[in-house]
Amino acid sequence: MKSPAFSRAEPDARRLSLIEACARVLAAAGSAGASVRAIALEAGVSPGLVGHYFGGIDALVAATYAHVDAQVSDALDAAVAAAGAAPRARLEAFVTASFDAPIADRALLATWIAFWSLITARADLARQHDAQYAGYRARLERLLAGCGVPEPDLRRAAIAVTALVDGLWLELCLSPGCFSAEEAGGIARRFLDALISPDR
Amino acid sequence: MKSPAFSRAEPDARRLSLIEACARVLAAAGSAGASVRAIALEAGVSPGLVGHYFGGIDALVAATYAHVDAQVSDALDAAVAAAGAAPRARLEAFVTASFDAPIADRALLATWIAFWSLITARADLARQHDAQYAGYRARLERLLAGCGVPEPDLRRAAIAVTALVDGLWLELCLSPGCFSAEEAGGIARRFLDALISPDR
DNA sequence: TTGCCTGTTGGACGATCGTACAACAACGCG
DNA sequence: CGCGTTGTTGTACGATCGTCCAACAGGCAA
Repeated sequence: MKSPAFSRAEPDARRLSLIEACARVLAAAGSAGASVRAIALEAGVSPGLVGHYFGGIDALVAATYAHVDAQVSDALDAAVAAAGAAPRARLEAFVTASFDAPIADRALLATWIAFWSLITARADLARQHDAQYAGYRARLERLLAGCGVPEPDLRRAAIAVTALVDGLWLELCLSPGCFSAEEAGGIARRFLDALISPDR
Repeated sequence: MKSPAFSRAEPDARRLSLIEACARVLAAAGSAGASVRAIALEAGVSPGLVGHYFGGIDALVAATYAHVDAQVSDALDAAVAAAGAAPRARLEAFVTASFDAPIADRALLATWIAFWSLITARADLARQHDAQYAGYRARLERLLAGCGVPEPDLRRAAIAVTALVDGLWLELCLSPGCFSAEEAGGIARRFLDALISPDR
């Protein structure tokens, strides 16, 4: 009547559980507390599995970052899809979704910061960041184009909106009491007004 | 004729040299590489001095963050002072100074990231961040008021400008090849135009 | 049921971490 | 010039880090 000492899992499922445990540990203890042992304990597995599936702790953090980025992308897609067909509504949904759950979240921020702290020392991770940032901006450019932003201004507009949203999102996560998600959304909406209005 | 084994220094001078060495190590090796030994080696002193002056590595990182923040404040003040008396020019100088040396700098970013990664786990450092952020925003509010932004809009405008500047600064440091300081300055100037123009 | 395959365990290993402290030496004072 | 103060050194210490790997056992095929 004794319970099994462990159970096997699909490789992808096991990888995912380790990634999610990594994100939880990063959120709870910060970058310094995210050790192989702490993550394995959180996932309920042996420390050796981290090496078996990812080869090292840095690769696990990078995978966690990629996974979290995919989650953000999915949440943004869902917000855009729920906004209907009007281009402006879709753009606004894309932008303001960053200020609510599940994107404005301490666990996400902790993962982001942990990844940023690795970029300084590792060029390959810098390339991963560049690729993910480029993907975000490309999607924003499409939405802006749909709202009538002319092609020559597209690049600058996308950089500007990305920066504003990132800055608001960052401060919203770092000190949630400073301003509210509604305030952030209002600021972003006004910025889009100025960007899209037919003057100039 | 042998050289002295070591030389004494003013406590403040020694503290400063350790802080500067900490910033250099953070920039070169990232958050994970900033150990007591590495910092002491960079500063050319014994590892024991870190404990003697700061009591621990976390306090040294916090002091480095505070010092770097003061450097940024000084650079911003200098930029504003050099801009003359016109309110709009002063505001613009304050904003665009973030995109050039010495503010747009990998060493600064590395210090910021290392500090952010500690905030998750330590409430006292979160308060230090809130205080420094509030100081930045208060100065920005004064400059915006000088440009005619009405008092009820002041808070929102300052939050918006801070977010935009932070987002541009962050991406400029993380991947310098993505866009230039001139582009960032142009984006920020247009944003100020929209914010200050008498319409609405 | 039996036996093989392999996902999983858990501890060993050397390296490195932050901290503490006794010994040392530079500098100022008498 | 000699002495005391104290800034500074260098190391020892225990803890914890990432990695590695031999042994174990769950699950499937025969």
